[in-house]
Amino acid sequence: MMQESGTETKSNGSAIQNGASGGNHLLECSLREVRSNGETPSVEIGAADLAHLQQQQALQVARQLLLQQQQQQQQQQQQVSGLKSPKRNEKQPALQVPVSVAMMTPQVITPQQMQQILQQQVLTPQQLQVLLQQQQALMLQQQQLQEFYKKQQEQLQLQLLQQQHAGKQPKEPQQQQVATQQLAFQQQLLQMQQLQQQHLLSLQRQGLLTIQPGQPTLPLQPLAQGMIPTELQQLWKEVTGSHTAEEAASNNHSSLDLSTTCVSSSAPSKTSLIINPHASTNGQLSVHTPKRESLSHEEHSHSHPLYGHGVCKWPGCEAVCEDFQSFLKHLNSEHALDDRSTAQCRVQMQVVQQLELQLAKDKERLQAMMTHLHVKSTEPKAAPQPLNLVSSVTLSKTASEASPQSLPHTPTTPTAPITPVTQGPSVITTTSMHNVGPIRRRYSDKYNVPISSDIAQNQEFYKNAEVRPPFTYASLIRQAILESPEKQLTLNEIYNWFTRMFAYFRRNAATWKNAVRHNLSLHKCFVRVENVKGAVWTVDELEFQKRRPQKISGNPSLIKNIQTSHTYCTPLNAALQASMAENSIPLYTTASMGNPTLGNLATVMREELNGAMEHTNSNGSDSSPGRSPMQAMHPVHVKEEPLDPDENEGPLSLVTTANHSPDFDHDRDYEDEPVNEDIE
DNA sequence: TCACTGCTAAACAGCC
DNA sequence: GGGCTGTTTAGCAGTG
Repeated sequence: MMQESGTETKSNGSAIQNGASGGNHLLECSLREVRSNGETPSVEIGAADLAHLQQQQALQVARQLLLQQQQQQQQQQQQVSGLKSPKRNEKQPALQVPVSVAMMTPQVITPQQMQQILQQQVLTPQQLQVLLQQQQALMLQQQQLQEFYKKQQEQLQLQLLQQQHAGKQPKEPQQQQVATQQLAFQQQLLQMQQLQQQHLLSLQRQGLLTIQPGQPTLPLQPLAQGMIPTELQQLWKEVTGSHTAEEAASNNHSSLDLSTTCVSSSAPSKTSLIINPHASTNGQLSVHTPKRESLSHEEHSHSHPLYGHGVCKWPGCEAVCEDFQSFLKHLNSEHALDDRSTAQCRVQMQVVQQLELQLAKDKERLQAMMTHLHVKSTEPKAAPQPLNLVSSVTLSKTASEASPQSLPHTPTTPTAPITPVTQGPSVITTTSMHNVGPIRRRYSDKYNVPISSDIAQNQEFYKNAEVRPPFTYASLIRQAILESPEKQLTLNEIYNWFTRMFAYFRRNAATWKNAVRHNLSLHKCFVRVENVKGAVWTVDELEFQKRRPQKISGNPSLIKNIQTSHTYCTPLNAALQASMAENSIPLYTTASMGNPTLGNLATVMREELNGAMEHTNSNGSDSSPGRSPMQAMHPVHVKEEPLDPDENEGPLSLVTTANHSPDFDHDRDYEDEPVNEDIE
């Protein structure tokens, strides 16, 4: 068989030449070419002059072709050493399989499977070549059959039309003949299908092909038994449904539906050929009546998964369709059953599979996290952190609060969610985890989380739970100052704000007060102003903006990832990226873990992107939180007005500029440069 | 490995 | 003298 396939493939060149020079071919000639050359026939038959004899001849040729393949199949069976019982083929004609569905699932090796084969590296180049040749031959045969099927259907329709126009002539014999042809052709297609399945099965047996369980690209389950995946059938109906409906409407009688499995050849009345409501596969009707189709149009216009907001939602398409009818036309014209659509369908299947897998993994991960934290919260802390000088009891308490399953249950913390992941964009989530372990990073700086909004959201929680706020001392001090009416506070007022707002700071006063003082002195964004009442502290917003988070100083991969994710926002890409996020792509993992408001993934991503865009603006340009990443990416934007009033409120809010020095103001004592030193 | 950043601890000075 | 305020330094740890 391999040799035959090889010769067929090798002779393609001559076939192309013949096809190019042959001009118009009769169906018979084309099919003979198909048989001899394995080349897709260029069937160019005028619909008007199709003769019944030609159909018979064509059917015969196709039958011969399939018989030939059946012989190959038998040879292959011998090689596989009895994979199937030989009686199975005898039973196959009795099995009822919609031809349409059978044809939409070409049993060819997908690129993924081919990649698997390549990855296995168990094939010699010769084997690979033979395999490819076999595959090409199978694909060609499949295409030939599809072409032939289409032509045959057209011919049959035309014939019926002509017969009807010719008057009430006796149609019974002809219809019987047509039905017989239909049945024969259907059986041939079935054999073809099984041949290909066995081919793949043999490949699998030979170890040349690994098929993952549940892999939808290889429906090796016996299609011959009518177990067609519902999705595939639905897809096929979507692709072909309107077409058949239109034809049916135009002809005032339905076209011959070869997908009807109950071809009552014995008494093929007209209606039996047109509508067979009992012919169903997996309980789905396979025949579309015009009325039903029109109704389904109305229904689908609002719920068609491939149509929404006037746009075709086919992966990577997004073509604008004014109404549902135009969408259907577009669907039939642009996304008809061909290799491309089939491949896209398979890719989509892979994407869905991957997403499901990802979801399962994430669920498992979440469960493990919860379990781990819950267990850990009950464990005594081995080495208490210096900051968390609270007693072991407190540690245990706070840790248990940190657990999403057991967040503070004090009566005064109504906003604390128990299951933050599922409760949406509310309040505390993983921030409370910062109490556990030596967390030194504060996410306010890292992810530009608007501290005021976070505090406002989680105010009750912070007030009642001894959870360390996920912000730096500097951020908290600034917030305290900015919250004051006069945007200035004495040190004692700052202390009071800390203790008032955060239960955490009601303990360890010496430690954090020292830290507050240390930060006030250290950062030159805090300006000490002598007042009548004494010294008060204010915030130099510009300086504060300068001391923005760590600069990644141009992480090309991250930047590239971000830009790519924005440039190619096709659903497919998004889904793939989501799948790729499984492999700890920081866009999803770190952000989702670090953002205090975990429930809002969009916010997380925005913040993450904001942070990333800061890095794209080299030299530490303005990192105003809330700025759209696309804005940040825009090269024209050198200056940006901070969009987030939370982070830039008050009279000290300044227009920050690009090209800020990323220097952190540790060197307060080094210089007394003017405030706008960097603004050039 | 290195630089940067944030936190903690501590020492010190000045003032009330 | 004690407490508060403010400054400075050092060390550690996390992160890129």
